[in-house]
Order: sequence, then C-alpha cells, then structure tokens
Amino acid sequence: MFWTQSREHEFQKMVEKSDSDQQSVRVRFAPSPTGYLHIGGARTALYNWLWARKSGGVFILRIEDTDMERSTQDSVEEILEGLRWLGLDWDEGPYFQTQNLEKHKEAADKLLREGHAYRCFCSKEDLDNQRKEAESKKIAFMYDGRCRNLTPEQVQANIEKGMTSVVRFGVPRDAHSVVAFDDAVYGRIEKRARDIEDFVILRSDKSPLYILSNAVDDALDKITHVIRGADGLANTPKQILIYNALGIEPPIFAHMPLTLDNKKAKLSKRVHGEVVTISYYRRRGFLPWALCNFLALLGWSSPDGREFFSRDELIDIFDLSRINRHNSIFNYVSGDPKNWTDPKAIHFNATYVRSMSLNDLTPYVKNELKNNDLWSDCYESTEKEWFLNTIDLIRTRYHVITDFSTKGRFCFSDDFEFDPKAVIKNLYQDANLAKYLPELARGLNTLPVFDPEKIEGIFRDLAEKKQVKAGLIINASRTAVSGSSVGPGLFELLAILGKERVVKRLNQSVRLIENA
RNA sequence: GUCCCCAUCGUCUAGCCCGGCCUAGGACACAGGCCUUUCACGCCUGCGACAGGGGUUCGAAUCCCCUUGGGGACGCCA
Repeated sequence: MFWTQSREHEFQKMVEKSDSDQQSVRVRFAPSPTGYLHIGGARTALYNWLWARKSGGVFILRIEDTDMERSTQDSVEEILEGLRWLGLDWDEGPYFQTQNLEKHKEAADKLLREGHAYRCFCSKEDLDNQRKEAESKKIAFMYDGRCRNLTPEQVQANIEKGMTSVVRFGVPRDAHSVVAFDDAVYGRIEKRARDIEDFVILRSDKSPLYILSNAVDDALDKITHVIRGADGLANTPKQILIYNALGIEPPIFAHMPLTLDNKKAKLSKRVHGEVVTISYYRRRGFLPWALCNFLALLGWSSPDGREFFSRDELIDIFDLSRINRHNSIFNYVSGDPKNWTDPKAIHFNATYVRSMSLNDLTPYVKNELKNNDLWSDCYESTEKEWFLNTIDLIRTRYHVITDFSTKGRFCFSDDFEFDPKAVIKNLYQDANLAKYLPELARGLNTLPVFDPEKIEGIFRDLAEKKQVKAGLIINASRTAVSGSSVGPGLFELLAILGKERVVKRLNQSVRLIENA
C-alpha cells in the first residue's frame, strides 16, 4: 500500500537494466561521517578510484549518514577535503544515504508484501536477555524466528494491541540452502543459509538498517563493483539474499584485506592518534601521490614487482585480481621521531621528493614557504632559476615538504637558528676560526665569478696557507652559513647562497665563536 | 561459543591457481663497507621467512587433511 506504482516501476527498470547490456563500471566509496578519513578508508577509496579510472567507469562518493547521532558535518568536510587532497576525484555525489531513506523503506515494504520479510514483535529487552544468556553459556545465539510463522490475523491483532515491531528478512530455510558468490579477491564464498539468522532490516521506528540501505543504494546507484574492506565479507551473503529477493542482480564484490596495527588490532585514532588520519600526513608534509602509492602497495602488488608508479602507470597496471587475501600491518611504532609513521611510507615520500620533476615539486614547496612567510614572488620571476636550483640542491636529503621550511629555512631567510651541537662541533673547535672565517670572507669577496670551483680554490688556498685541514674551515663555514652540521656539498651551497650572504654570515659568525 | 576468512624474512610482498626453473626473489628497516668536507643519495655486503604435523607425488612454499595461530562477523551500529 505504501508501494507506489512509480517506485515499483523504478525497481522493475533496475532489474531489466541489470541483466541486459554489460554496463560500464560504476564503483563507490561509502564512508560514514562519524570521524575522520583514515588510512584504511583512503586505501578503500583509492582502490575504487583506480578501478573506475582503469575501466573508464564512474567513481561515486556516497556519505552513509544514517547514524544520525554520530554523523557530523565536520566529518563530511574532512572526508571530502582528504579525498580532494589525495587527488581521488569523484564523478558523482556526494550523495547522502539519508536522502534515500524513503526508498529503503519502500524496498522493505516490498519484501514484506512479497513474503521475503516479516514483522517481528519480540522486544529488544527480551532479545538482549537471550543474547546475554547465550553468551554466558558460551553457546551461539541466533534469533529463533519465532515470529516468522505468525498468521496475518495474529500480526494484525498484535498491531492493534499497539505492539511495536521490527521487520526481519526471512532467510530461506530449505534443508540445504546455500548462499554463494564469487568474490573478485577471495574467490568463491559459500555460506549455509541455516548459519544466517533472520536479520532486521527495519527498526521499530521504521528506519532502515545499514544492511538494507547499503544494498538498495548500491542498486539505485547501479554499482557494478563493490570494493570494500574484508569486514564486509560477513555481510555479503545477507545482502545477496536481499538482492535476490528484490529481483536485482547483485554487483560483483571485491573485498580487500584489512590493515591492522603491529599488534594486529584495528587502527583507530583513539589508540594510535593522528598517525592514522589522512590530514596528519598533509600537515607533516607528505606528497599526496606518495601516500597513495604507498597505500596501493598495502595489499596489492604489481605483476612485475615495481613499486613506484605515476598515476597513469598505476591506473594502467592496477587490477583487482592482484589484491592479496591476508591482512597487512601498518608498521607504526609510537615514540620514534625519525620513523614517525610506517618507515616505508616515509621512504616513498622521500624518494618522490628527491626524484620527481622540479616542475611538479615546486607548487608544494611554494605552498610550504608561503605558510611560513618565506615565500617571495620573485621566485617565480626574476629569481626563478635560483629558486629551482636551490630546491634541487637541498631536496636530496629531505623526506617531507615541511623540511623545506625548517631544515631549508637558511636558504630563504637570514633569520634561522643555529643548532647548538653544530656550533660546538664546528665553530668552537678551533679558536683561530675567529680569524680564519673573516679572512675567508675577504678572499671570497674578491671573486668576480662566484661558482663552486672558484670558491673551492679560495678554501684550499687558505687551508694550505694556515696549515690546517680543509675540513676545519669547510665544516665551520657550513655551520656559519646554514646553522647546521649537515647539508649539501658546501661549495655548491655557497654558490647558491650568493657572495653577499655568504660573506655576511661568515663575518657574523665571529661573534658566535668569541662567545664560546 | 557459532560461522566465514587468512597464514612466506621484523614490516610490505613475489612465487601458490597450472607442483620441478626456489640452496625461496624484491622493497623497507637494521648492521657493516665504499664514495666523501658533513649529512644524505648511490653502490656493495650482511642479517633475515615457506607456522607445526600428516598425507598425495619420483619431486611440495605450491595440491589435500588435521592442529595451532591470527583476523572478521554474529546489534532495532555503519
């Protein structure tokens, strides 16, 4: 009676469509907005996105916001923001599951009317007690289906008495009934119908449950491949049952193994902190594609053993069939400042930072410098060549983009810090440095061409003249001009910094030395 | 407790489907060395795994069974 003619028609169309022509691929990422976008979610989104792009299909974003109490707008924003940053652009959506609530109810009504579902008047308290008791006796609890055989008259009578009811799906109970499907990753999965309980699809307040909403939305969105975490594996037989009862061809399922922590527990912000959130990687200076590349390899491998791929290369080579079946571990150990996240993830980022084209890298560096008041527009005009040479020189030892504004600060500002250890090691080493450095500055100042070769000549000459090892003045100079004891080859570095700044910093360092 | 899934170096994994090419390959991490003005990069070397037990077979990491271990699901959560 609630089932209107037009809705009926809609489902009918769906049925016809699904078993006619081979449709193009449609996949979706369907997060629930109850928190942040995390590593696991991003990986799921990535695999869906890759599959869509590979097959020339459509990637849909659907926000499953039916849990009104826990869903927040902030969370939606963060998820969209995260996906955008990762570069996982969607073609449709974001759709919101709550928008389809009526359709979910209609599907439930249809199931009810056609005898695939029934009203259950058992109270929640009653069931909870049964469950608890079963648990204490260590026996499996499954709803016994006692309301399944209520006659229409009994149902009517209960309703008139004002009893509340939920709608349960009536799982086929023929002797050897089996629900089976071919998972694109796990292969054939079979489950005996007798091991599936009559699950609830509509609450007593008539609101649909996820298991129903999700399946109906996938049908409505004409999803062809459901690529999701393996935690959805156990739900799948139930959803297949729903599809079958609705007369809809189920999508192809591809369950991907889960990513756990090094104790094989679920990753969560609560216990692991920000390191599981995507926004953290953005803040810590990760390149979005480096993260994607790393994530892609958590549960998937290429046929040729390669690990680094451009976007297009990965899209080209990615395939559902090479997703493996065992869970992987996100190798994060807390309290290690160097390996603050999975070391392999850092390795990927560092490799991208030092090997990607300067053209692709520059926007990230620009943004980082801007955020730290180190940017100057001339880096894109008059000083462009200098800027490019500079980041190319310093990037080889950087791991993350933030390094450009911290470790690399001395290149873009005179206001940088001196590492106390470096000062002690390189500047306090020899009191004569207070004389050598200004002398060096004078020598450098005479150079008409400030290039690495000429600069080195000045250094070597001075070392010989003073009868000291060149390393002494080289290392002292490094600290004097950069504040650090580590960095690129010194002569190249000085050439980049330019005569004026070098001479000034060399002379100023005398004060530091004299304070020793 | 029931059902489902999984099992190769510390971690990510190749090999498994279609047994022999596997004294098990690669990557990260770690250790040592080379290069070097430092730190990186790079290069070289080392460390390091087929969970255990049965079968099948001339031959098993690969096939089968059991055990063990791990994960997931079992909500009027999603």
